[in-house]
Amino acid sequence: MDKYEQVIELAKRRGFLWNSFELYGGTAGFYDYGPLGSTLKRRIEQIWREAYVIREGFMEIESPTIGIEDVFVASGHVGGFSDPLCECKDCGEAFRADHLVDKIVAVADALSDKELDNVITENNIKCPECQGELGKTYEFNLMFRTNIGPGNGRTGYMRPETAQGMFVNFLRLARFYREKLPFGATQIGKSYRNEISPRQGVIRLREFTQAEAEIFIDPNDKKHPEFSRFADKEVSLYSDDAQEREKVEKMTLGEAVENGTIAHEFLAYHIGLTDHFLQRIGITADKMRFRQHKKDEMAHYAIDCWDAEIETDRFGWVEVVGIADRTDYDLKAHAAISNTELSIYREYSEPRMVTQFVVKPDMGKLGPLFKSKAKDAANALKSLSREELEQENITIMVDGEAMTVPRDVVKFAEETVKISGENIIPHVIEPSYGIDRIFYATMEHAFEEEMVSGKEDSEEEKRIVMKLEKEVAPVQVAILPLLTREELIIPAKEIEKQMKDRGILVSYDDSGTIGRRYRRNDEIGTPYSITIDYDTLEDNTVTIRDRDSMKQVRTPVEGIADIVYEMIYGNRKFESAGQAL
RNA sequence: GCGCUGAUGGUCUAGUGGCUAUGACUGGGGCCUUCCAAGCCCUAAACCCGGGUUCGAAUCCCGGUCGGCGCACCA
Repeated sequence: MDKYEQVIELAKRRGFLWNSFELYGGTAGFYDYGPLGSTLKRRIEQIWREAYVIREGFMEIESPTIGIEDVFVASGHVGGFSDPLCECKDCGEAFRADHLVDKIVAVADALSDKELDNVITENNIKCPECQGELGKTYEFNLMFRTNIGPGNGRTGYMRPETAQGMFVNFLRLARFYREKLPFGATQIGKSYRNEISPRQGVIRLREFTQAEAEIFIDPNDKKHPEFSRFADKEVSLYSDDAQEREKVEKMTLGEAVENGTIAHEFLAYHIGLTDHFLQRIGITADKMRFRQHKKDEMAHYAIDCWDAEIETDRFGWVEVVGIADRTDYDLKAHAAISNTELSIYREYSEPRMVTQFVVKPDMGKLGPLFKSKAKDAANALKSLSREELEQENITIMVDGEAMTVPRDVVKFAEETVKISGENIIPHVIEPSYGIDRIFYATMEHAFEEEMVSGKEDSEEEKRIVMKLEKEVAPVQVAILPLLTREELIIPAKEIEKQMKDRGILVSYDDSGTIGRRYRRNDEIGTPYSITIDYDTLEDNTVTIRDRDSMKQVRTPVEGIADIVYEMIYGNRKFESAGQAL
């Protein structure tokens, strides 16, 4: 059994991850999060919220998981994401049908599937691999398509990323943030891609959870006001160049910006934030790196893109976060399709006086002369130069006809005007997290097997322990009466209530021996176990056991929920929680 | 989607054309038990689905589903 198998086996058995629809045989690409899995996932998402929503101030929004066609036409998902595929009937190899004929037809990518089939048949094109016969061309689009409303309702698609929900709300968001760059919005939610053959458990799903931030920044100022927070942070960078040499480089983010490895401060800041986040939820620092997209793999609209990658036992380096500078591509695309200007007015630090040549047609005179064509005439006049306007009789083209107008229908002058700002289209910095992959990596990195000696004279035995960060552990404390006896159960239940009142997720367990219960909790990563014994009845103290060290301290019951809370969320060390045993 | 390969209680697993389908762990109930998977008793729980061959299929054949690996795909 490799580590992946061990982790998945435990995840299934203990209620972290289940194959969806198992009752009916299951379907590839879908997973259920069980009771502990949902809780762990939510805790990871909550820390993400803390980092992005609370700390960065990028408020969370929620948009539909179904989108209308226009949105994905603009985003490029309808056209660009639908490739004509064609398979060999003999060897089964799949090819891009348009690529097969692009030497024969100039506009191969503009042909319909039928036309492609015709070209293939007419030119007797065979499988490039085995010379076998080719099947019919079909469109393969990775979006799930659906209908909105009954009958021939509007076409809709399950969103392939949450990002578009933020882009289409750009103007509303800009207003919400009082038109000041930079601002950002975030969204945590499900996205859908109809993968051809999903594999690798939760690494490639058809329905998955993304946490994305779209940060709108000034295209002329990609510095970050708080860059000092991460400037000295050392990260593992696998840049385009470094990939050529196959050598990951460690450097501080400050250096990386300085020497041009990372395009600019804003991107570097977010690489720092991602590094910080992943380690906080328990990803091992030396199993992490940032890999830069190579020039040829980068999406055409991005100018720099870094993936956070995590090393896993079976799958090697897995991409879990993409941090891209998407420039103004998305806003421009939506502006074009929606016919709406998606820009923001930016005031200059001080107004600029600009001298310009201004033409003012006299509409009172042009009206009677040109009637309904007066507006065209005015526009024609505006496009003339000073020299042309200074002629005694001015010649203009109106509706394809040359006309002559007297000089007094138009006034013109050099004017100095005050310009206090301009409309700019912000650039977008996008950190995009794949939560399910991060979830798996968190479990794998927390998973440990160790040999421990149990009772005296007994042999060493294997202990499986999930060393989850205390903050993400689904069950936070276990309440264990040492023996299944009424007099111990009563105070145990009271402590359980104290914990619940403090908002701590507690698991009460009185079945089986104490050792068995400790191990059960080790396996699900419960950081602390509280045991109630006969001394409790004497002096109202209990023991707290630390998951990782298996050490115990003795602590008064009074106020114990606060102590546990401080150990999980605060800085309190286990050793300070009571008297060491 | 193609090729190879596999599928037996919750988990891991034995097994074979023919008895009531093996075992361990786990779970539940109980006895016992004063801190790390102890012991004893009881108990629950499985042959992936559909067809075919056969007197008889969990076993053989075909198809499907799911998993793994390789190829392709991963905007």
